[in-house]
Amino acid sequence: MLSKKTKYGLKALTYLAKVDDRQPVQIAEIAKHENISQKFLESILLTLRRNGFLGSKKGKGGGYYLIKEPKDIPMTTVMRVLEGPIAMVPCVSLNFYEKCDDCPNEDECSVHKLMLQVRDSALDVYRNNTLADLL
Amino acid sequence: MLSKKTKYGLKALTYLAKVDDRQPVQIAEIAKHENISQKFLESILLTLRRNGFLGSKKGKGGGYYLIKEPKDIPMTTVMRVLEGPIAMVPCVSLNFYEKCDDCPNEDECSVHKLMLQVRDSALDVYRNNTLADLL
DNA sequence: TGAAAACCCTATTAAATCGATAGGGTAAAA
DNA sequence: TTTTACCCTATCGATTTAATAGGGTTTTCA
Repeated sequence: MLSKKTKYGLKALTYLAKVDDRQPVQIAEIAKHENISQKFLESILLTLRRNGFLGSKKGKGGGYYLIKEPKDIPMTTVMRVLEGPIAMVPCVSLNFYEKCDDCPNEDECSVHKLMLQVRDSALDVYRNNTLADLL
Repeated sequence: MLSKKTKYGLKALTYLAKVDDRQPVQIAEIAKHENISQKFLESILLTLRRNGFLGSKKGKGGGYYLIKEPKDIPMTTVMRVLEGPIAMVPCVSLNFYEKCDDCPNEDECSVHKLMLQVRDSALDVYRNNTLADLL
């Protein structure tokens, strides 16, 4: 399942991508428009800012804004920051690899074999979609 | 993340597919060989039996056995029975569809758009793999 | 300059899920 | 008729998730 965190994060990015001139948008505005708990969204936007997707401006007239062009934001990076590993099992993860403690031999593991394909196909989708493609 | 239930279920199916003549195999044997908690595996095998993948034989010399040819067991059905929906969000699920309560318009939803592609690519993998392909 | 606006941060919590365990009941085969 | 092995229910601890609470700090503008 996709977490609400990722879902809300994607919606917020989409919303910001549609704003003219990258004007700062208040959290409250995004939360209201996308039906998201404001406090929860706050923490998500913070994560996105810390990871280089968003900039923020404090004080009156402040808010969050995109600091990259939507076409330069691939879904791979968004997903990894918000959702974590793209792979369904750590033993086939590129960025979060971990050996299974129960499995003695990855090369002969049927789960490994299948999940490797699933990872590749998902990766293919994420690599071929930038934020611009979702608008 | 792939649940251990699915992981163990797949491993058990693979194990049973390799057995000659579809001889019944005891739970304990599978559990030991695949490093799975026996009681947990028991419940998984029961699910697989109830869903038409396995047969069982009670009493001495009993156990579980495949009742179909591995090539006739597509991963789509295995995944749906063990893991549930293949889609990452209910609003793009074929077999477990549900409308998002926060999203007013699916056609304009960026998450929907992306997750539809992810679902299709995963589905593609599962449809092109039977149990026989994982041996 | 000071107060309001808006970001920033930590802690807590309710609910759900997961993986595992416990303990027995029941059917079938030797 | 006894053993074997499947069958079933209930429970539990740990973890994660989504949300809430509550306050802080910085910046802007009147």
